[in-house]
Amino acid sequence: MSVTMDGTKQQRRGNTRQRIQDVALELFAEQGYEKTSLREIAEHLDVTKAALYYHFKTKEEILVSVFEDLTRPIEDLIEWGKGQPHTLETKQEIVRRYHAALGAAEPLFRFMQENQATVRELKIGDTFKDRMRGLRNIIIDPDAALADQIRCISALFTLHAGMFVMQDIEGDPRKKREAVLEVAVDLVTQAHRGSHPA
Amino acid sequence: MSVTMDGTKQQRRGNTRQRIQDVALELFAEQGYEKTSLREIAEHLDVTKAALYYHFKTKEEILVSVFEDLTRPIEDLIEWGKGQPHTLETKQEIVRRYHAALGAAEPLFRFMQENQATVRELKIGDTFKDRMRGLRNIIIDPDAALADQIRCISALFTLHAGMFVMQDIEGDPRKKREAVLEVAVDLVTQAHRGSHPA
Amino acid sequence: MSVTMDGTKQQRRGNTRQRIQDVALELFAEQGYEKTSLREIAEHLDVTKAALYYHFKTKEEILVSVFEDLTRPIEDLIEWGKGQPHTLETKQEIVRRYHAALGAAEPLFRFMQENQATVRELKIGDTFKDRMRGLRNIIIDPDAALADQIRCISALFTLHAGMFVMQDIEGDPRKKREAVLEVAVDLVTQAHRGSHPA
Amino acid sequence: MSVTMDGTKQQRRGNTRQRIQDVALELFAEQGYEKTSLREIAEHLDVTKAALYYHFKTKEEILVSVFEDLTRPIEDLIEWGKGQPHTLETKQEIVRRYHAALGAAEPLFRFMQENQATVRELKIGDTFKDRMRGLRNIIIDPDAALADQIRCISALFTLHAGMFVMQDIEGDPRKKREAVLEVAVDLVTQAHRGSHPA
DNA sequence: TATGAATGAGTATTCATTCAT
DNA sequence: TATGAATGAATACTCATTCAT
Repeated sequence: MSVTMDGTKQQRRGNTRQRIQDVALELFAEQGYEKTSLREIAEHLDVTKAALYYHFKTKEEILVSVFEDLTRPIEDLIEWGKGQPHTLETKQEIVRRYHAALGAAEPLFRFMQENQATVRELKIGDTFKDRMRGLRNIIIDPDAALADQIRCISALFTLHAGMFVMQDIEGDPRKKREAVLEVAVDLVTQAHRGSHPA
Repeated sequence: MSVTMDGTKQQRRGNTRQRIQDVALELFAEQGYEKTSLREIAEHLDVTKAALYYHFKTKEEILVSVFEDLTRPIEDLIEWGKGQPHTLETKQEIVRRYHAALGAAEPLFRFMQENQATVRELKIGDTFKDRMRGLRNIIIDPDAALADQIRCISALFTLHAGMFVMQDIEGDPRKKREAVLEVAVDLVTQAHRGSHPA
Repeated sequence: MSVTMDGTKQQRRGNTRQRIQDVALELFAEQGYEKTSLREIAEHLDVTKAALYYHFKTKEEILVSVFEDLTRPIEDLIEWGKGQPHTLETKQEIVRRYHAALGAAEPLFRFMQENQATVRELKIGDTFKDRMRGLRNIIIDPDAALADQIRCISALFTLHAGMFVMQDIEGDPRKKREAVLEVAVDLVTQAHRGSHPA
Repeated sequence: MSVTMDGTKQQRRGNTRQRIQDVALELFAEQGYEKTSLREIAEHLDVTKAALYYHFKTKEEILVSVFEDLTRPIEDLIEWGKGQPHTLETKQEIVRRYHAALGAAEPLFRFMQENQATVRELKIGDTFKDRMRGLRNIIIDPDAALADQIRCISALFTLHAGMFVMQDIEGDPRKKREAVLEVAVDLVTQAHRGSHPA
């Protein structure tokens, strides 16, 4: 069925694991985690369900592996941020780098955003929550006014949601991305200024 | 099992439909739509699954009915907004009223937020999208700078997320709610000022 | 819903039982016995399922009552036939009268024909089988050649099937009915002549 | 439970699909399609319901597969008949061959006969209707008298019904089968002679 | 003469997972 | 590196029937 004369099957050798991850993420993001069955993933890849189990122990582990692979840059970013002084520049830089990192893992974050209820019950739920907390601790001043704290959270949410919610708005995608970043930086800046009056 | 001497069963009569809605929303919000089975809902109410089907034709219809009952105020709000001039005052008022309306239907909106992938495939998905579009059309100026448009969307998101994400932040709930509103109003105001310079 | 100013509801009083039978037969004949639910029957009549149970003890009893009402003429016919001499004239007359009787209860016999597997397990199954045996005993000569016996059964089948299978054949319905009768009479006549050579 | 020392389970390997078809047809013919549940089929085979779904996508597909496997000879017969001249000899030969083909698929045709209401709503309903129309077109002369057209249909019906209805008649089964064929051939012959007078 | 509310037993179907080969 | 065959547990949904009112 999937065997072709030119060795298509050969090309596939050795990267099945990667292909499973790709297809799984695509389907998870498109339909949600629960509504995507292993049968569906297998069919898309033209392999049997059992083949998936050769590469991953469970359905959840497929998601975990995708998550870990795609969010390593963000983990690094947070690690870096923890070592920096809590200056406005640091905060702005964090927002900028986070924005860049999100761009590279868009489908995963779209998935995380749209399947929060599910994710919460999965292993990656805690991991993700921890990371978000880490991010917040860097850009939020615990002594700041409530409104300023919320501005920071809003900035994070804007970055997350920016990627897909803004689809409805017309305009050049690149410009939209820039605008999203601008608003997020602005929010963090306002928050910082609010608690560090010149 | 559920029969008590004092007539607990009697009290239940006539409000089973309402009780189903209540329990369903509670469980949907807590565990997600797919992970909540009708068996579970029935057990919580101490009735059989078939009883649910006496009151609702499908699982989805339970959700639809809850959605309709709880979002009527918001529908009204949007209708009201459509008739108002697009002034700053209107926009601010919309945000204030929307904030209030959300408070009254918190679990439902938490559910909507956390089950977007699921909701998208359900009937209420379209309805909800339409409403959000309606809201946006009122507070967003189509000629405004991209960043200002995004500020408005951010305001809406802040209101939505505000309710549950802020749980991690310490502080008096009422004050937090006020702060969330303040930030949202602020965002809309900035957006308006950006495109309507005095 | 079904209440009209002119008293439609009033008119219905007292003949609900009959109306249930009518609708039930119609649906049974159209969709089969198992695929027709009491809910469906009730909805067609704009009453509740429970109302059906006021008039009939079970689903099967609805069918039984229809069967008994509609096949009484056939019962009488068989009773009459049993008392007649087994002459050719008697046999031809039986075929003619049976043909007429079938015409008056077409939907029921269509139902019986198309739901034999179901009917066999129902009370009316035995009754019906007995009647058919009775009919056969009148027109079949037990000493006749096998082929002649089969001709008689074929005659009966032709009468039964004639009513609906012939739909595919073009022609005036009345003429088709006559032709069906002609073939049946012919078969019985041939059978009789085979075993009673002049 | 079904594991025996002598490897009964081993023998079953590889032919489960066939065994499902066999048991399904047996039960469908015995009890009807709707009254036969997949649970029942599975129990007869000592496998789980899910095993059935490994081999067939739906309940209906089980029936379809049985139908296709068992009626292929009839399809071929009709194809053959279409290429023949519409002579008396052809018609008689068709009847003879059809009679033989029916004998080989008796339970299926018993099922089709006794579950017409159900079959009508299934995919095989249309297929079957088409085939019967094909058969009719070969043996029926469209210009013939109505009675002669009906004789042909009666012949077909006699062949169908012959197999099981004749059970009530005593006599050697083989002789009965021959007699059925004789009557059918006779009917077709009479019909042909009626419209092609020597 | 009906209805509102409910039940218990059932149905077809789907899913993640397992394991011998 | 995979597959073929199967399982156990679950799911949404339907049905005939009951009974107090």
